[in-house]
Amino acid sequence: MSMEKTFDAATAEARIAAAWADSGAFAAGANARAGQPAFSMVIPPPNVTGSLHIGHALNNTLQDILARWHRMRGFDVLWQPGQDHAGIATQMVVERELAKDPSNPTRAEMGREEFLRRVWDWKAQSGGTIIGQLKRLGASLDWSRNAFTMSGAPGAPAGEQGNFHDAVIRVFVDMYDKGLIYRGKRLVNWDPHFETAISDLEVESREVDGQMWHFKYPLAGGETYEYVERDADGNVTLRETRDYISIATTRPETMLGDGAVAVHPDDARYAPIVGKLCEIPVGPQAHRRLIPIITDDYPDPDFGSGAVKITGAHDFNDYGVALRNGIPLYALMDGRARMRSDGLSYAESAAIATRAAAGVDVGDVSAVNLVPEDLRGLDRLDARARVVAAINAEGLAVTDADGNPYVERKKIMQPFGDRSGVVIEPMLTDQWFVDTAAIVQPAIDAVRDGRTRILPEQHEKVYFHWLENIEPWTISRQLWWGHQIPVWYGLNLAADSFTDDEGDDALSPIELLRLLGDDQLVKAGDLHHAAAHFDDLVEAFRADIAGLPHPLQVSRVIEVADREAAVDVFAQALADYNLTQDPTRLVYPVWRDPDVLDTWFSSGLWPIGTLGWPEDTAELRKYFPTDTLITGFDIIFFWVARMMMMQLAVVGEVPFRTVYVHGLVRDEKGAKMSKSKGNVIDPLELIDAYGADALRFTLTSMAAMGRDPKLGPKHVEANRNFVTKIWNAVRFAEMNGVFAAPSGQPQPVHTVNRWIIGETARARIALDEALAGYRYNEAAQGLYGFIWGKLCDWYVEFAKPLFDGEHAEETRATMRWVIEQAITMAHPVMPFVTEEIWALTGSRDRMLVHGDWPEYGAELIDAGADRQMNWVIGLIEDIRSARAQMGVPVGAKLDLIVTQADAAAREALAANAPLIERLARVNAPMDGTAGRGMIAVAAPGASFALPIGEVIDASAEAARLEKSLARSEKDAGGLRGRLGNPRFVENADAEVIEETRGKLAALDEEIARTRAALEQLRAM
RNA sequence: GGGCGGUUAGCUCAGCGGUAGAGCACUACGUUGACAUCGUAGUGGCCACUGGUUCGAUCCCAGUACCGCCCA
Repeated sequence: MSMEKTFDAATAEARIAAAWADSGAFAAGANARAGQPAFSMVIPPPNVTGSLHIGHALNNTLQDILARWHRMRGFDVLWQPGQDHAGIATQMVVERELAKDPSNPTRAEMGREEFLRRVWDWKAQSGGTIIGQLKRLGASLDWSRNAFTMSGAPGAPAGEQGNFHDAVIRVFVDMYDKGLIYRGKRLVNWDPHFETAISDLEVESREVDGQMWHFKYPLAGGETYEYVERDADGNVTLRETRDYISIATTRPETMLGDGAVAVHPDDARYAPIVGKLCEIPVGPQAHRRLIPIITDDYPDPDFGSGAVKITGAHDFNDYGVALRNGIPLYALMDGRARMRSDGLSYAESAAIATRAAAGVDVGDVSAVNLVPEDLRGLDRLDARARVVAAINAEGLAVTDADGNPYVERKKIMQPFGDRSGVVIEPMLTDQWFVDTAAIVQPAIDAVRDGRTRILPEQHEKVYFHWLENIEPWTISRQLWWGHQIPVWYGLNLAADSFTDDEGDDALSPIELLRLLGDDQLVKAGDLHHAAAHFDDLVEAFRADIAGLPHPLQVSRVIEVADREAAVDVFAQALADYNLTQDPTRLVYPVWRDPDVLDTWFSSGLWPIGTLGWPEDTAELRKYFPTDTLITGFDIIFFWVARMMMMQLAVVGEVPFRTVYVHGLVRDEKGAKMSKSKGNVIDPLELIDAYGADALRFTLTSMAAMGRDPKLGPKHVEANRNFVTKIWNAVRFAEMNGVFAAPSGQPQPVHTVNRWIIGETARARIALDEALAGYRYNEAAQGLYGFIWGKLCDWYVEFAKPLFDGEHAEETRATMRWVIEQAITMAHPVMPFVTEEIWALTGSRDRMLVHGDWPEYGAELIDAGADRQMNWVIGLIEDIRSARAQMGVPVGAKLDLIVTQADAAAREALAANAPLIERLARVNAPMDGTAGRGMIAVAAPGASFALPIGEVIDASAEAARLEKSLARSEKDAGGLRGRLGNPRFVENADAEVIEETRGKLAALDEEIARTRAALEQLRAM
């Protein structure tokens, strides 16, 4: 066998990956040793629409290192793979696919069931992209257990029958029953593109160019007041009589829905008019609305005019003010963020709003539509332009010095949907919420008391900060792709619209007609119940109607499509009954909530859901709680905090012991990678160019805790060179018959071999410590330093002469062992090249993926061999350095004259002479004295002279020695100063003092030797 | 505005109480039993600034400046 000059990653990787897959090397429990504990991780599930980006590469490399490391140590390892159904993203992708062919029906045209079938088709075809890509990275996930957050959902095709859906529904129903999930009309972030609510985390704020308009809200009845402005010292800077209050807004169209104007209670400028009414300067003149001027802490007196219009249904801050002050919430927009055209006429609406402003309780205002008829149906931006034009025309804009309407151009923060990219509208809608405040405490406690730790620690602060200020979680989404909310609604017939006049518990024809007439049914409220299946809640609805008059109370509960259908069906049934008096005709129709759950609600159950919960599976018992979660900081709230809350709420245990949060991979300049900047690095391209091992090693070496890796192709190239270096060291060994030597741990006698065995042990100790502490960069640096810096740079070079001598056999055996140890230790980081070397260098009963992780430690370190080899290395380096500085040709072989040496030095010289001769390019050491034409080299316990010829430049040699002397003396001076300080000697640790004395002694010796050499030189 | 970080060699970053390290880049030399995807030697640092704690500070504390990120 002979090895190629370089490792051919492209062909080897595919072959090796196939071998791992075929042998089931990554299956849960593979290579587990009896008695070893379990070690489990769940992959942060990539989106089913996703493809591998550099962040995945980092994330999965770090996990894979832990998985492989534990597997080689005999742990019962499960690294659980899977994907997330990504509600909005997937629905968007499939709709876009459909739209490519104009002959396709739209989503609305094909209907829910058909659309979902198409999504599953798409998933079957394209949903596995990232799995193949993770395999290319070498990720040792147990692919046979691949999970999916929508598995087992109704309509799931063959192959998707897992039970994740059961887990999600079960949890929803449980939490609903415990009152942890509730329905409410609240202001939510509404995505007008997808026409769905989204959670606050799915909104990103961006600074955009905006405009701020300033308008006058005239006081009711033409009232006036003294408006006074003062500077910081209280001096009056402006005093005028006003008949209006000035309001600044970036969204004039929302003025239509204003319910009040608020000022700060301490704002003296407006104190005279608090409690009075003012007029909204928009809408038909005949129906101008009046709204109260109220006080609230929210307005900032220093911002704008200090007075804020309150539009509770369209702004989160205003919403808070409105709730605190009982201001009605008037909705102005529809789901596509156009001005509403439903509900009451403007005239009727304005009348109701006017009553409300006067303090009358007007009840539910959802039918109140304060959009004037001429603006109804307009896009909000068109409406804005019309509103502004009307106000300007009326002269109610605040004007600048030239009399033009005053419009500030300024940067404003605007919310955008992270998926759709459109401006998010705060929208008042009925949604489902998780009462996060009720389940957050256990998640906080678990981290506080250390049951789960978050690394690096600084992220714990972020975690606490977020959890301690947690908002209710909007979990309903107006989408089709997702877990449909398991809630059914029924008409609330017990509402006051329906009364049993006679109190005889029987339905009289009059009562029946009243129920049918006057839109009573349409207006009836809803009841709702949650259950995993429709059949499970029939009883609950029966109980609801049990109090109704006969024979309604015996109606059959049936499921219909929606509320409209329910009204129709119920009315029809009543009509039938009226004709036939046959009570079996009576039905009580219920309909299911059409919305689905937020994808994060399901991925929040990932740890238990992937292990088979709610079934009590063996995997759940063995692998839960999982050990480590590795993830990016960007989803610490989205995912980590929610998993903590949900697992604790559902099964009462933390989902993982350790959360390791890694950074965001940036480009080499430190910029965030983004498509628009064009600086995205494709991990697959890097793998193609340099191999997966090089990429993995690079990412690992950059994974310093709390830092963002900055990655460029240069770095990967450098580490590809490291792969090549390893390969060639092995190639050298192979060419020298190393792998024909006996295997197993050798017991050599030569110091070189004893030394490298100790260095191997040191590397193993450092590596395990680094990995145990999640210090990946240290692990990588340790491997690099050991393999390149010790094994290749020194041991291989030392071995060359030994292969010809009496220690040849033990050297071969030692090199074999050291190389096998090195590739074993490097395997978790660089699995491909190490597996390949493993296969090429012996006939093995197991693949390296199931190799035995070394357990030896400091007992393999031979202090004497260490000392001797470090002396030899130091001497070689000093000779090389002296030669280079004196311009001795590299090829020239010099005599090595020992002018003085103590016993230890003589022993080291004698034992390692061939090594020194070869690496320092000198002849066998011989005793003698320094003379003309020689350069001097000092080593601990010895002095040397190397004749470099008659033409030596004595002044150059003197300069070299002086420079070295100066450096040593400077160092020695520092040490002496420290030791001379009595307070140092009194206070410092004994160890430190001893160490310092030792260093000084060594330096002093070196100084003495160098000085002696210098004197000799001068004497000649 | 609030919170969390960062500032160390030309670049990218380690180190985090005993007066500094790596990789890349750079310079010179080099076909010495694997490796030029390499080897050997070298250049390069008031460890942002100002105070404090300490026998001793790049490291701990406080402040300043600048740069990020997250949340308003």
